[in-house]
Amino acid sequence: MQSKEWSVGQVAKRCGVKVSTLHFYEQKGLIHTSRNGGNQRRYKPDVLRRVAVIKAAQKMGIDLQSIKAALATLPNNRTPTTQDWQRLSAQWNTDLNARIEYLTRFRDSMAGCIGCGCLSMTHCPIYNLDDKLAAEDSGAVILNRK
Amino acid sequence: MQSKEWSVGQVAKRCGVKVSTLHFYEQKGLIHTSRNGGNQRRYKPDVLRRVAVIKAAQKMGIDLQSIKAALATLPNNRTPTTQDWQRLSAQWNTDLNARIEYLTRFRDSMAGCIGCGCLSMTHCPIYNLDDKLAAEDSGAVILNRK
DNA sequence: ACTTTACCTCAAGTAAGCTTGAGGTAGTAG
DNA sequence: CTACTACCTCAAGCTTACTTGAGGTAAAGT
Repeated sequence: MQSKEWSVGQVAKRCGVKVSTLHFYEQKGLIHTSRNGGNQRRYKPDVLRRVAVIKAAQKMGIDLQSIKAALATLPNNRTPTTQDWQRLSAQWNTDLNARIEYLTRFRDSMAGCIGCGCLSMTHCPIYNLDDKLAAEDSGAVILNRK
Repeated sequence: MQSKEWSVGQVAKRCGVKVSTLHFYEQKGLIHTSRNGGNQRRYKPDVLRRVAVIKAAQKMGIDLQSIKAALATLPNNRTPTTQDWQRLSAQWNTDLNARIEYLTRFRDSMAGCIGCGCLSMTHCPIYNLDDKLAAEDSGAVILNRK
């Protein structure tokens, strides 16, 4: 295990993703890499955390574009610090809370709604949850709701 | 507004979906319909609720295949009763609780994880949330986690 | 009757998030 | 030096959940 640079295969193995996924993320601008003399990718160690964060965010239900946008707030002139990463996770924490609240309200409305005669697009609380939330919260733009 | 049968356009309008979506759901076996003399679709009123339920379930993050499976538990020889629908929503309520719990745990782990040095695939709580949940809950198979 | 609107089918297109394959080069173990 | 494995690029393919378009028929309005 060298401490300086990683090949794409090594990164893939460490991150639990396929090589093709790393190619794909690179093409989409989510990760970056340099090349060695033979045109092979050589990664700096912080790519491991980047990929881990991408995967974590995906589990939250955030799409790649939004993840890319969030990652773009990291400094590009230096290796991100622990604080940089924590700022990111704090942002997502807000989104996650919103998502949890959304699902919670959904659950609380559902029992009454699905079984009842309420099918009105304009009155049913389930149909109108999105609007309610949109009217209520101001930040948390990154989270796209299902 | 007639009380017996609906054309595809009327259903689409009432449900807030496109005609093509209804065609699509029919093709996928999520809804059913009969035809009139001119081969045009004529829907029974309960299709409105079906579509509403499909949309509601999708908002929860359930995919069409699972929704189809759940809808398949409804009686096909008679119009579903309120109780039939409530059984369905109770099922999903379980799933929804699991999903909420998942995201809650995720949120609680995240702050510590993303910022920390923890990148281990075998130790990081975020990486292993799925397994934990799989080991813990027994039912709730319909929900597919992100 | 005539025109417009709604509907029909089937094929193809779209977006996200990857994976697979072809054809060829680089790095490494013996 | 020779295998063999890893890597490279680019194009095409896959899944989900639909949408769009072409070419044609049915129903509804006047």
